[in-house]
Amino acid sequence: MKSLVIVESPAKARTISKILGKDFTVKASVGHIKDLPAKEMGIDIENNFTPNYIVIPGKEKVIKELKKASNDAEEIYIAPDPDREGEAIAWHIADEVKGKTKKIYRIKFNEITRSAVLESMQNPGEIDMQKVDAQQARRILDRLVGYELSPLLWRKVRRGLSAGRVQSVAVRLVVEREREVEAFKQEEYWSINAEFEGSRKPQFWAKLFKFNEQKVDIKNADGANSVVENLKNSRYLLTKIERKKRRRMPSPPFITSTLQQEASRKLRFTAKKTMMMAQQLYEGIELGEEGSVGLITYMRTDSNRIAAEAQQAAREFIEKAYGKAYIPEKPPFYKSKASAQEAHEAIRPTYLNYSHEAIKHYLSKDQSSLYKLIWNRFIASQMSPAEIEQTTFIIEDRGQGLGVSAQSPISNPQSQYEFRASGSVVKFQGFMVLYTEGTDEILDENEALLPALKEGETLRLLHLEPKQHFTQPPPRYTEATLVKTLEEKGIGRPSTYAAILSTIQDRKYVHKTDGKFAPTELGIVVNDMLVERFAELMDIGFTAGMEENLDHIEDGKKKWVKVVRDFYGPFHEKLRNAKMPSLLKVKRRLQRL
DNA sequence: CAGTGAGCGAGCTTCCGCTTGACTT
Repeated sequence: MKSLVIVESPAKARTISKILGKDFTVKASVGHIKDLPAKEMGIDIENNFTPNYIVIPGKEKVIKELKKASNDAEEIYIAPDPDREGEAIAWHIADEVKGKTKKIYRIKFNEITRSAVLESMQNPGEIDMQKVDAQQARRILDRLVGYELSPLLWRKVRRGLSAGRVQSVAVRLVVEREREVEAFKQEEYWSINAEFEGSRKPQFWAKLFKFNEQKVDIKNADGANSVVENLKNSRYLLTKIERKKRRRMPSPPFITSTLQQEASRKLRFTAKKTMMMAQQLYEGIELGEEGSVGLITYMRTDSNRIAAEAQQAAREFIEKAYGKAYIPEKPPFYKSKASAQEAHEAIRPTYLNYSHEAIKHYLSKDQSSLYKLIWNRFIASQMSPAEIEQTTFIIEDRGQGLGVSAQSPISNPQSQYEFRASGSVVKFQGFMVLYTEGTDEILDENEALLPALKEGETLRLLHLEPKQHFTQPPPRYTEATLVKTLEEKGIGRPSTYAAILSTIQDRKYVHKTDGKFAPTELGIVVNDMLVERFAELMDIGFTAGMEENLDHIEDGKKKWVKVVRDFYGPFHEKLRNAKMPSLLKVKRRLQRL
């Protein structure tokens, strides 16, 4: 008789089946199998918030198969992902599958490698009810808040609208950024660049940095012109050369949020497209005679962890391809953020023998470019830091030179103006041979190649170039920056970032022009309505507070019913007493769209 | 008598998070 192992994902089931061999049947639950009913609240609020879980429509077949396989099995191992949601899935599966006598084991795979899977099988445990309860509190609170607020919007604004802990905070971010943009007052300022020549070529540009020990602050053309007049006939001295060695560290391997950001910046993919391409690479690509191969690890993750085997393989690859200098003595360790649930590894290529060059004919153009991005980022993350020498010239004026003879140019020590020029030379490329992270901001253009001069040299002024600038408003969110912000604030999970972007657009709360998000009139009206009455609910702090309480449930310090009651009570009270703006008023405002 | 319209009731919309196909455009 075989043993049964149940995991969440069918792709994972195939991999684990290969590892465990023919004594084991491996089945997948394909995510959650039970949930609250979609058509009603499904929570008995009066009766300790008792949830009414039902089989998710369409999942009957899966459950039937799991039951049948359980009856045929000698031992049952339930192995959903080792995180909060996974524990709840395990609990629901156990409830469906438990027989009279058979013992059910909970096992956790932290990574899907041969050694890790076999080791986990040797250490079976129990379902962690505290973790399950934390998930229940999360689920029930999200349902209560979402399903009580949304009908309010149907009545007051428009049918089909919705509000919730995650989407409404996302909309609020966009609305508030727009207000900052509107409130922004553009200010004029000027910069002055100068071209100098020393005892050796090349000539170089430097930027006016200080005036009388103060940072340069020129407001208008008149100011700029008068400074230029002063500078024109001065003598200049290279008073100091600063040399700094800097190490630049590679970025950690991808997690979902950073993959979506980089694919947006470098490949112009939407979050949705990125996830679709990644899913295809994960599930497997036909590679001619090799058959179907899963090319990357799981793409919905918030962990930077890398399997020891993969790390070792990367080091061997790097040494062979680039040489010993390119591997650091100790493999780097990248810390995950505190709230990460560490259910999966970081996103990396599964097999380093499939380079993107080697298999590019089997991939679509988009699959190929995403695979290359993941490949390079992972390999680079295991390489040595780059070494960069940064040189800064500090240049000071020595007055007008009137009455100072050419033989003693340094006789006037009174300096008013200080210029700076900086240039960097890459001494050792390290990981930068392969990969550098994209950026949302405009890079400093003031990086130049500097000549080999000596401290104390006099310099000849060749050109002066005053330039007009204007201060810029804070940038509107793009998909990349909004996902980044959501992730940093702990709003939403890897499996939902792309969906959140779709939801707030589908509801017409925000729209995208030129790849940038701005709120619609509807979005502003709904946001203000919600924020006015439920400020704390529409705030990042709400999720943070909830998260902290979920931790306490997992620690056994709090009961889940108490947590739900403490959050729900004040909210519901407020909802009951909320004097919402009259229907007429809201409608009139919306007519002006 | 037929046609019109006021008034009423029923049914619909919704959350977040986990996973893939099975559908349609």
